Amino acid sequence: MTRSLCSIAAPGFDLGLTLNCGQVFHWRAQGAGWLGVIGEEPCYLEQQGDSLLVPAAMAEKVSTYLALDHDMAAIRATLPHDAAMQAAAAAFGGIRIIRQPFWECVATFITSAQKAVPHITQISHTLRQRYGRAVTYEGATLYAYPEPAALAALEESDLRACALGYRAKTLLKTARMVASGEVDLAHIATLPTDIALVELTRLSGVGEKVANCALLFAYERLDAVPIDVWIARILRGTYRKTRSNPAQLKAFAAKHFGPYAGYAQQMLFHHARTG
DNA sequence: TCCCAGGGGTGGG
DNA sequence: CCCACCCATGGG
Repeated sequence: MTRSLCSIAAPGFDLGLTLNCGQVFHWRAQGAGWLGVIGEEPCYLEQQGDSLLVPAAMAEKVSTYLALDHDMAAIRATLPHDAAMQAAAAAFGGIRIIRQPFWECVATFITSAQKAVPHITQISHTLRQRYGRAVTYEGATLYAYPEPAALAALEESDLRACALGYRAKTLLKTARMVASGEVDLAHIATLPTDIALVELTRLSGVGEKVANCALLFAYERLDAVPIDVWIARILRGTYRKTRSNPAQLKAFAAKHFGPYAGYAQQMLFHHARTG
């Protein structure tokens, strides 16, 4: 079965950059485009200049997922005019902070602790393949991220067999907290950001950094700034915050980068990593 | 081919 | 504030 594709406008958008800048880890290159899953739906995406080729039936869903509605001119206008920020924004203005499903995002970043992109991607694919729902796209089999209940039913050894190491214990505990309703990820979306952060950090394996990743990449809090070693390096070096601890770095980032500090973070992060 | 250091973080001491 | 926790990865 061939799915009909349609073209949607995506001016200034960079699909490859958006899917590979360290916010989402399961999209695979396929021909001239990318194959992945949005929630439970398999999807092929291909950039053609300032347009995006997407499955016709999914145009709306794709636009929301990729945050094509973000007003980048307005966002860019709020970013500070220092040299580092402007260089990062010029090079990586095609990035969009996407809207990921809550659980998929929280769980994936729990498995990302102390890991580089290839390994996070590999863990994601293994979990999906073993415990996620299989869906097909033109003959290719893809897998949705496993439901909380699917992981909650496992033993720690099952997750260790997916190369999670010490993350097996925390992911399992968190899956059980979410599956049982002890923590309600959808409810967290209704909370103010500071309260949402406290609630997210109740989950096992979710500290300040992972919680901020979830707030930024799933909960649409574009002012959230995950302070990881890369951003810490940039703030301590480029921005001369040599002796600041993570809390001080977070405060500086909020003040200096403003309401879209999360965008600033992502562009600087990618700039540093691909430096 | 094999070995070993060290890592985009968290939580407990 | 410090260190243990696991293990795929990549450099030597």
